[in-house]
Amino acid sequence: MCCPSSESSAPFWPASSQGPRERVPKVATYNVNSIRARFERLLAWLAREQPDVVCLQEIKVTEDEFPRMELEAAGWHAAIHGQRTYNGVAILSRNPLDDVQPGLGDDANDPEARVLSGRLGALRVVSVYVPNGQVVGSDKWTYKLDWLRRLRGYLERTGSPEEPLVVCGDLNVAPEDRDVAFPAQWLGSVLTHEAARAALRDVAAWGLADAVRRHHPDGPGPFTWWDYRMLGFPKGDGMRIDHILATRPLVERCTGAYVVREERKGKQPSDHAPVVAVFQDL
DNA sequence: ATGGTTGCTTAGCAA
Repeated sequence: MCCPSSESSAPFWPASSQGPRERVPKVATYNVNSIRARFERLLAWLAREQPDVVCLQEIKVTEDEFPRMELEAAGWHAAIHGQRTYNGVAILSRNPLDDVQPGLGDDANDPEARVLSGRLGALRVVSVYVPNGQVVGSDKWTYKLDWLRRLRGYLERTGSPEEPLVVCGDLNVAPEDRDVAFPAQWLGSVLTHEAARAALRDVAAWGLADAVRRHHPDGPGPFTWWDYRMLGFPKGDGMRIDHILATRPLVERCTGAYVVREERKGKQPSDHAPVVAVFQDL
């Protein structure tokens, strides 16, 4: 009937995207670890999974190197915040994104491409690649903790916990020990350190809830990342560091959330698996 | 106890 874009009261998903049956909009996040290395696998997974919107991290290309044409041929719109060699985030969507904004928009003048947001109807989508931190105590570690503080500031400035909003991505933090297959081995690492956990909790305290944990209340897992090194996947040495966080009114309508562990198997997998959440009545 | 992998870029870094 009407345009999906302008009104905050508009449905999350435009009528034109709705099939004969009621749509159950699907949001996904996937650290592809180079979109060039993962392109064929990504296309095949998108065709099977049929999400409505997909947040990508570690695309490792600038916008001009991004395979936009090939994705458009497969029916995807793409918003890109690219970077050569490292980092880089994108959002793929069946319908075009509005209000696309790269970066945290603070005055830090940060050269690293780690966040991109856009809007689909009333839903705001934020694709995030939190710094890894490398080694506790290093400059990169300080940057990680500071970046998480800046992310909290970004949400305060640009969003509202009352609106339907998702923060999706590789947050490089396993929030609790049950998010780690072998917590003793990872004690005090950059992914499990209490300071990183506290910084992520402070981001969530703005008004975000963990969609996947809601649907997997016990753990351990489900895990989303297994290190290439030390043969983490065959050893079952996984961690849950990729997340879909939703504002409270939105997470109430999350009817399912899962990790696509199959995507970590087979030929040339990313070290991460995709994470998916479905929402009702959007 | 140790080492092990992958991607980008080309020997070193990042994860």
